[in-house]
Amino acid sequence: MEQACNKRNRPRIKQLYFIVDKSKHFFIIPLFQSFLLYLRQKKFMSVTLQIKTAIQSAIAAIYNRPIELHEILINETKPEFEGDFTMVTFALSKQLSRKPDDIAQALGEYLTQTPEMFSGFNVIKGFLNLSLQDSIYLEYLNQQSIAHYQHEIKANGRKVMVEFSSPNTNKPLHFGHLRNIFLGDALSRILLNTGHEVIKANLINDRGIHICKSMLAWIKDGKGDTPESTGIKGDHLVGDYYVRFNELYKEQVEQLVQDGLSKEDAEKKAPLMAEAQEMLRRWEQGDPETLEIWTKMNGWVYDGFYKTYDRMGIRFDKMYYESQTYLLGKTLVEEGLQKGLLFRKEDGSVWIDLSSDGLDQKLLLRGDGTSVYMTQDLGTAKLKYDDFGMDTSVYVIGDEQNYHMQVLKLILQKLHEPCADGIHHLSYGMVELPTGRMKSREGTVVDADDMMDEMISIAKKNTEELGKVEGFTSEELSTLYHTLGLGALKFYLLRVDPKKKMIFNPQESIDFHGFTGPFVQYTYARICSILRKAGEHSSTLDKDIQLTEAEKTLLKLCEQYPEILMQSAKEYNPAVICNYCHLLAKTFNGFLVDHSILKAENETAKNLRLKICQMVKSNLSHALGQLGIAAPERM
RNA sequence: GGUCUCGUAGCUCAGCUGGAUAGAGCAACAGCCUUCUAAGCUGUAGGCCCUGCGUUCGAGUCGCAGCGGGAUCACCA
Repeated sequence: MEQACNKRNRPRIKQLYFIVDKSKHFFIIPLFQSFLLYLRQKKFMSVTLQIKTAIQSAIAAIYNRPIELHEILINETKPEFEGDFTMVTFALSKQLSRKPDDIAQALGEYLTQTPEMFSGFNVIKGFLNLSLQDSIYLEYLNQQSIAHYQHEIKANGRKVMVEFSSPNTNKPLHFGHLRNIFLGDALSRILLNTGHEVIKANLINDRGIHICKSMLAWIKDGKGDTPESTGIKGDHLVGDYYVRFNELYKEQVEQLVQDGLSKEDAEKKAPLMAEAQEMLRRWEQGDPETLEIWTKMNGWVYDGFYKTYDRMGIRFDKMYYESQTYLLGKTLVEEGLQKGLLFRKEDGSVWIDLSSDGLDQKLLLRGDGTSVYMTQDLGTAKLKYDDFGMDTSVYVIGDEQNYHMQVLKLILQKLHEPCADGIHHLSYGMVELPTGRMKSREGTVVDADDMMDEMISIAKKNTEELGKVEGFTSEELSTLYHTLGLGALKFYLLRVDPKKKMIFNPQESIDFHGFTGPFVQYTYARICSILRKAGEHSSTLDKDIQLTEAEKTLLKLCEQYPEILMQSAKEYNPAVICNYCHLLAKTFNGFLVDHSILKAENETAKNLRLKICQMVKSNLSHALGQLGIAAPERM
C-alpha cells in the first residue's frame, strides 16, 4: 500500500540511475552528465529540485543508499550565513548512521566537485550551506519566462467545478459576499493556470420565502415602482422591499402584542407572514400571476447582479437556479430508501442515520413529503456531476456551513453516488467588523456596490493628491481608478488565509501603502516606466556575469513563482500568491535603490538588469492576474 | 453540553511536510527626493508564539489537558 503510494509520487528523475551488478554488490551510479543534460531539457525543474536531485545522487554515491527526494530537506539560507540554500542533515543521521556534521561535510565536498552548479559550501552545526554558481541563475534568466511556463503547463486532464457567489435574490450583494466571490474567482484562475479544466458555477437561490417577502411588500407598497421609474439598481430596489416587508411585519407584530398576544404568538399570527407563506404555496403550484411578478422582480435583481459582477470582472460558465433544482433530491432519497440506506419514521419523514460516523440523524424529507435544504443540495450535486462529470467539485461556502457540507458529502458517499468523493468544501471564515459581525438588523452591513465606489473614489483622491494625473485622458483616469480601487479591495480580501476569519477594518482597507494591491501595482508601473525609457535592448546575456546579492535574490524569487502557483492551487489558497506578490515587489523596490538600471555601470549590467525587470514585470502581472487584479502600465 | 475551529509585536496577518537568533504591513519614532514614479526606501523600538505536560537531537509547528474567543448541533435556507 505504502509502496504503491510512493511509486505514484516518485519523481521521474529516478530513471537517471543505472543499477549495475558489480562484484556481488549493487551499486547505484549517478550519471552526472545525463543528469545535467536532463536538467537542460527539463525547462521548469526548480532550483531546489535540482539541488535535491544532486544531493540524492551524492548520497547514493557516497553512502550507497537510495534516498527519496522528499526525505531531503532544503531551505533558503538565512541571510546571516553564507550560501544560497541549506540542507538539514539531522534527519538523515540515523539512516546513514553518521554524525550530521560528517554527512554535511562529505556531501559538500562531493557536490562541489560539480563546479557547474555549486561554487562552495560551509558546514555549521549539521547544516550544509551551499553556494550556487551565478550561471545557474543566468541560465534561468536566459531561458525562462512566464510565456515558457504557460507553454509548459499542459492540461493535466483534471476537470474541476468551482461554485461561488451563490446569492439570494431578495437583496443586493454585501461585503461578506465579496470575500466569497473574489476567492472563487481567484481559485478558478489559479486552477486554470495550473492545468485544470475549470467550470465556474453560480447557484442562485431564486425561490423561497425570502423573495416572496419582497414580492409581497412590492405589491402592497410598491405603487408600480420599477428600476426604470425610480432609477434604483434592480437588486437594490428588490432589497428595499425586503426591508419594507420586515418593517410592515414588525408593525403588525407590535400591534398584536398591544392587543394582548405574546410576542411569540404575534410573530406566528401576523397576517403578513401568513400571506407570504400563501404566496410561496401559490408559487409552488405555478400560479401564473405569482410567477409573473416573481419573474419580473428576479429579472431586476439579475440585471443588478450582472452589473456588479461586470464591474468586478467576473463571469460564470454555468448558472444554476434553485427554482429548477429544489425538487431534484427526492428521487435520490427514494432510491436510498429502496436500498435500505435511509429509513422512514412513523410520521412519514425520511432520515439518514449517521451515528456510526459520530454524527446525528439527519432529516432528508419532511413528513408531508417536501424537501429540505439538504435534499436539494443532494440533487444539485448529482445534477452538476451529470452535467460535467468533473473530478473535483469545489464549494466556496462560509465556515458556518462546515457541518452541512460534511454531512452532504457523507450522505452522497453512503448513497454510492459517483459525485461524492470529488466534493471539496472551500470553507472560509466570516468577515467581521472591528465591532463584531455585520448585522443587517443593526444596519452594519456594508453594501458591495458602495464598497467598490468607495475604493474607486479613494484611488481617485490619492492619485490627485499625489499629482499623478498628468498625461492621462479622462477616460484613462477612470480606468486607472477602477483598476486601483478594485485591486486594493481584492487584495485586501484575498491576502488572508481563506479558512481564517478576518477583520475588515475600514481605516486599514483604504490604505494604499505596504501590503496592498496598489503597492504591487505601483511597483509594476515603475518597472513599465523603466522599460519604456530603455527602449530596445539586447536580449542575450553573457554567461560569465558576476551577479550582485540583490540581483541573485531577485532571480531566486522569480524562479520560485511556478512553485508558488502550484502551492496555491494545491492548498486552494490565493493568499499564498498575495504574499509572493508583496515580497517580490518589496524586494524589487529595495533593489532599485542601489541598482541604477538605465545608468548602470556598463552595458552588460544594464542589459542584465533590464532582463531582470522584464522577468519581475511578467511575474507580477501574472501573479496579480491570478487574483483577478489588473496591473496598470502607468499610475 | 457534544463536535469543529482559532489563540504569534499595540492592531491586521505570514511562518511550507517539525530545523539555525520567530517575520511582514499598519500605527510610533529618526532619516532619505539636483539620480529610472517618495503609492517608494533605510534605520530604531516593540515577543514567556494563551498556559502546562509530553514526543524529539530539535516544538510557534506534532500529541494530551486546561483557559479564552468563534462556528455548529432546525421538519430555516
